[in-house]
Amino acid sequence: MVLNMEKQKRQAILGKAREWISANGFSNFTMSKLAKFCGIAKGTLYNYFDNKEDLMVKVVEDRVVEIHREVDEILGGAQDAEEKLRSMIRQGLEFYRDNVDLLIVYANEVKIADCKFPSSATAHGRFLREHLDWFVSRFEQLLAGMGIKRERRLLAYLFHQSLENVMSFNMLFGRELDIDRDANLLYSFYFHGVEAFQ
Amino acid sequence: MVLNMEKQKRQAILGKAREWISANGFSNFTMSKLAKFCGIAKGTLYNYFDNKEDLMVKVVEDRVVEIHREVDEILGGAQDAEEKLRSMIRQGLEFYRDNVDLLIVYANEVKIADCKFPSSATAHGRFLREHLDWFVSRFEQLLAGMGIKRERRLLAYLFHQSLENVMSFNMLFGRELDIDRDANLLYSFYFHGVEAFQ
Amino acid sequence: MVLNMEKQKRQAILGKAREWISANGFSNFTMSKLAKFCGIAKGTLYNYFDNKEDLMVKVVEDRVVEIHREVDEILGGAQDAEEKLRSMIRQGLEFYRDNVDLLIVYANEVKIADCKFPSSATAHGRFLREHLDWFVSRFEQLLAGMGIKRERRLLAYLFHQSLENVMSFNMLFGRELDIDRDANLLYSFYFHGVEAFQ
Amino acid sequence: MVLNMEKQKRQAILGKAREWISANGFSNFTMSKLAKFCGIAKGTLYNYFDNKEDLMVKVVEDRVVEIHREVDEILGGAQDAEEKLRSMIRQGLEFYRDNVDLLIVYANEVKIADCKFPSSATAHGRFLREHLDWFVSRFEQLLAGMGIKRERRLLAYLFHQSLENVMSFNMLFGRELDIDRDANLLYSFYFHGVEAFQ
DNA sequence: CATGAATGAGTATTCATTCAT
DNA sequence: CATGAATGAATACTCATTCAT
Repeated sequence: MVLNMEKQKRQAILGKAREWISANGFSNFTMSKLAKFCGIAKGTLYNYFDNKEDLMVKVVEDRVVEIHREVDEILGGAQDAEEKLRSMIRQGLEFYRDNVDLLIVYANEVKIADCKFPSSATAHGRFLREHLDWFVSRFEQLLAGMGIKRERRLLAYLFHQSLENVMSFNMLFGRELDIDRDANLLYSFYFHGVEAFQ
Repeated sequence: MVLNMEKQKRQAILGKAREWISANGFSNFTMSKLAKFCGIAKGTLYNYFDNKEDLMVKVVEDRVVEIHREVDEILGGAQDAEEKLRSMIRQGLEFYRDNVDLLIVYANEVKIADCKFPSSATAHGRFLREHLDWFVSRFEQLLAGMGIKRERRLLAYLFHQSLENVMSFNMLFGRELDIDRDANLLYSFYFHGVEAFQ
Repeated sequence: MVLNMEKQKRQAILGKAREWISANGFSNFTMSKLAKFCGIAKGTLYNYFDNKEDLMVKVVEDRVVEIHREVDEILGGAQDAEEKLRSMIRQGLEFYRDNVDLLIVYANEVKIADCKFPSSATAHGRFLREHLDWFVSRFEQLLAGMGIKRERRLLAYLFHQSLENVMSFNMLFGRELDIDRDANLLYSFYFHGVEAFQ
Repeated sequence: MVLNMEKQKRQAILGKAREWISANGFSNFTMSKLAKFCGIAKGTLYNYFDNKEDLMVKVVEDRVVEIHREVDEILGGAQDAEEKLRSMIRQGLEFYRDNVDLLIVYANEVKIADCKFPSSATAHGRFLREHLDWFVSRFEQLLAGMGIKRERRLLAYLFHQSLENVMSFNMLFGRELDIDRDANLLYSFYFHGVEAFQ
């Protein structure tokens, strides 16, 4: 049970970290501030995490584990391909809505290091890379199921980015997220292109 | 000609800065490292730029000025709307090709500050924001000319991001950029959606 | 007792700071030099003081708190006005004797900022200002009690400065401080003017 | 005449330096700012002055030469001793009025270095020291002429400081300088002490 | 003589990490 | 295991001074 306790404490710290980062952003995040926010000593953090980078990766890790589970659920379900696509859009938007601060900030911050360095040595980079590969390969199958013949990998990536782009559009241009409306919009755009908006 | 010399040196420093950032990313960029990389003293940098932020903005500024000019040229030309769309895709891809490292990295880094803090006080934030507003409003007109009735602003933003997404896809997945092929792909995707790939 | 240890260390640093400043002056005082002089790391200073200004204010703060207490004791006592004046002179000279280097230097340095910029935003300036106002208003009452009818504020200020002037005279002209003699001298000068020396 | 030209240029630079310092204070004074303010190159300053300290001493030097001349005129005149004292007070207040920013600031800044280090190695220190010695010894003679028997040196120094103290009182407490009134006040205070204000 | 670009040591401050308790 | 004081390398920026032109 000691291990279990340890795991619980780790999770508690991660929860606090998410809370802090969502409220204050990644850039100002320091180990001291986190320790104080958790009400524990700085040194204690290092009993649960190797270093800051390790902690920061784990901050998003289980969120992504969660999304992976949900994606698998959708893709493994009984819906037809288009229904699955619609479901994934909804699920993606809901996911971003629930983790919006954390994930947008994170996604961008990681990309700094990693777009530039696909073979990046940072833990961030490796982590994002794994997630992307996982997501893209799953989504390629869906596209195959929809009869898409060409460029499935690129299209899968563009799908992944589209979700984020809608979210960042809303933030940048002060538009409220409306899951129903935006899911429909995104479906139309992604499936039929802009000509659907004529 | 003294002024000219000064301008040349400023440009030389900016060139070195671009080189360094392309190779190492924005996040680790420091004035000391740049000075060493340029083979000059730290203080010298401050003879040419007010401060780090000033330098970093100028690193992208003239690149963006260039793209603005080219966009205006296309949009003000005699082509019909679809031709203009195609031209903008080509121009965008070419632009990214020529400045790929710098601009993808930059776009992402700025988004960290600015998605999270849309009213960011950083020069970076203000600069990207201006560019985005400029681009989106121009592109909205083009979409209007193409008979797009709804959500033109969102669609304009998605276009802007699509170019970047194609580039980052190529980088992340080790695919070579082929302007002809990718311009056609992007046109199909953007105009007709994924169903064009069936 | 941990808090006590912290307080002790803070006091130890302040003591070292006073020692350094007394030996080398305020103008050349830097955090690096102090750290080296204390035999600790630069960062450690910042565990005990918010910043340089904070430290520099605290360097004099408790000394001045001490003098305020003593002044209140004298003024609130049972002596008649002239006796109180004599006591304050003695107390002032003793105080300067015990803190001579630090306080003379400090008083002058602050005046630079504050004569020139009376509404100075520096913590130094605010601190000296408060002290001056406090002292002058207290001393005005004493002068009133002595039957002084005009220009009490100016005379109070001149008293405050006289103490410092005697000390700096001794330092500049290599004269030994003799509390009895100098207190009498100052009393005669302040109360009767130079004609008392005829 | 070359030497003359050189002297003129030196004087012109000193005038500009005084102008700048009076307006902006000593603390922010830099060689670059002065050069720009003079409309000449930084390096040129070093053709006329050995270094910054040299320049800063010369900034006050001829002002003090002037006051020395005036003091000699008064002391060498036909007035009786008390009249001479009155004249010196007026002359001192007028002098401070005309050079108030420069001299108060300077006097204080120098004292930082020099109260602390009577044997200071700085040019500032040496210069102030010389001036003080000069003034005090002259004024001692005046006091002797007034029949002052004891402590003439100290009293001379206190006189010197009194002038400055009245000026700084006016600045700190927002009181307007009134030469007639303040000269009388200072005479009363210095000659008869505070009891004259009963 | 005049220039002003270049220098580099120096400033205050931050923060991930360590380690003795 | 928990602590948190201590560390010191790193950061952006300044400025008196030099020297090649």
